[in-house]
Amino acid sequence: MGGGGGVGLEVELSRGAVAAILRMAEGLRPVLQVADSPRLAARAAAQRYRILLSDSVHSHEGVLAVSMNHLISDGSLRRGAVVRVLDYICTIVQGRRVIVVIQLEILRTDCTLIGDPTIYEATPTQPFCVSYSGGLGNHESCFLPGSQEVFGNLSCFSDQGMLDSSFGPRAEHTVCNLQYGGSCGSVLPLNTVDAKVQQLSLDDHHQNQRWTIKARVTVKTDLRHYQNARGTGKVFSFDLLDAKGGEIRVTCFNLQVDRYFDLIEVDKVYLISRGIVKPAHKKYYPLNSDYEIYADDSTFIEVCSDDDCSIPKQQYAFQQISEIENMENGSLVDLLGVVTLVSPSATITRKDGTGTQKRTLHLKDMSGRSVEITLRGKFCDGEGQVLQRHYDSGSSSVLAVKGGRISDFSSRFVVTISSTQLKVNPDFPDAERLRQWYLTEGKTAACISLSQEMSSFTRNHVPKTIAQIKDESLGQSGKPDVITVRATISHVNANNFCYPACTLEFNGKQCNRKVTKSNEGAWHCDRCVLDVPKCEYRYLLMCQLQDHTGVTYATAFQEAGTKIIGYSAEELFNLREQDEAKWEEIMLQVCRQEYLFKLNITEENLYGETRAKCNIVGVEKLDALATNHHLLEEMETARALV
DNA sequence: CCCCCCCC
Repeated sequence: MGGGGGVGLEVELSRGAVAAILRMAEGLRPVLQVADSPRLAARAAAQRYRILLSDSVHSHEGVLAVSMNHLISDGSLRRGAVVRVLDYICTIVQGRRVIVVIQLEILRTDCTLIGDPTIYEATPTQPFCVSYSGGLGNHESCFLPGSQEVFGNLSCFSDQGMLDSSFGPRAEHTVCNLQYGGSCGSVLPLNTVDAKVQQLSLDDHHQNQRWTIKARVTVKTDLRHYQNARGTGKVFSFDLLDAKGGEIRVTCFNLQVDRYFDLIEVDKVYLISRGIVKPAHKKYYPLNSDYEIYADDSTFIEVCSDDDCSIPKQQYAFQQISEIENMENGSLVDLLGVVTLVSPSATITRKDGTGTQKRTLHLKDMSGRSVEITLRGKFCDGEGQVLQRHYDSGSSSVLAVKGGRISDFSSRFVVTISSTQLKVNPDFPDAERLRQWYLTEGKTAACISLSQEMSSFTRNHVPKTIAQIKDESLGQSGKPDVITVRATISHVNANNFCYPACTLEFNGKQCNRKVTKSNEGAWHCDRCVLDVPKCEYRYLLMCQLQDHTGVTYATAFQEAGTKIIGYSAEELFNLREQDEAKWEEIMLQVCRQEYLFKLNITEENLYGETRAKCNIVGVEKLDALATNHHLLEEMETARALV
């Protein structure tokens, strides 16, 4: 690949980008084998995701062809430059070649020459872990008079330097396992707390532990009373952070509550010894230890007389928002971002019928992405209200989220759970840096929301052409196929774009079955066996999709229909009654658009003949993306040149 | 030994 005069660049791609490329290459089999691009395959296998990209014009072999014309022609890149991929799109051209268009952040333009490309050896990546202390961080170890042993002095990160590398080329796909593992990438051999506790739990079943933790309390729960089969009780817990980044939770019940609840204050440093050490239930444990401590009669906690300023107040392992799509659903994440939108608090009803509060924010960071954050419960009226006030007054807040939970609905978002911590306008350097970035450039910079962007939309996607739906008998293997196609809408069944739907509740959801006019001007639902005075018009939009390989029919229901048309079905229904010309215009506009569709293909029996039935379960307008980051324009140029 | 993460 990239022979002769092609401009070779070493580029680190995010895991998502490489996965997408490999999937596209898969789709090309047997025309092209993945092995045709040994470098790509090798890197991916080594989990390094570092590949060589070449200018498409000069590339005649291999899977990849990359358009970097603009960068090269304007002289901003030279051979050997170091760049980071901010965004990318992939497409298949002429049914056999994958084009990847990437949006690069140029980190260095004047690196030493790469020379002939060589395959990289996998080396550990550095995690993006940063801790912030209120004071100056000196790293003196502290031995305590009277305690047999002090532990909890091992760092998750080697001292300084991390801050600078935090937005460097490697940060984009670093994962810091602070939340789940005792170790942090491969930088940290062992966490002290873990190491010691592990030893203790192995050879000391009698709680005559000889350990003392010197640590700062980062968070403390309210006192809670409970009642269960064993009777009643009270409980509270607090989290500890030591000078080297070790974290562990201490839980106190009943008598221990009486002894320690008032003593424990957030931000204070304590010496803690003796107690029951148990493996933590990692699923709900946001700290980096594998263990937690239960205070018992032998536990001893005292305030440390000297506030050890080498222990930070809180420790974060910030991830870039752009990385969220690559992280596991349900995992916990720390984020630092500017709040760009605050929506009012709303009451939602849980499945069991009880009510609760939610409030959504948009958070944007220097990766150029934004993500929706859902605040729940106490956060709605607490930090949520503060953020709302700032937002209403036009000031931009920086928000640090510790331990937010990654969730998936129609796209990735982050939700607070009870152990999540929020800090509005935190006073550490990165927060100030972020604010400055936002005020000078970030505010106006093109921003791709995780809920809009293609890479999120196409997460785990299988890109196909329309011809492949028939050729490969998609949907007919007994289970549905989910694919993405890039196509225009060549025709819509405009006259029957919607149907009257039942608004009653059925199985905890809106019924949505088609209703028919009953005698008294009411609507009747056959499923609910009831008459209702009002119906709701919902989309059932038959679309003819077309790409360069053929046409197919696909149905868009409410969500996809709204996205395609830009009006709700109700609005469009009313519009047709009031202004038919306008309605017609809207319907016609749809047909010039190019979209990326996510199709769910199942089998359908029609007149004794089985055929594919396509439902549009996701849709992205492609010109919106183009105005965002010009990638598609690049794509067109590249297509034309191939 | 307690919560165990919610809504579209």
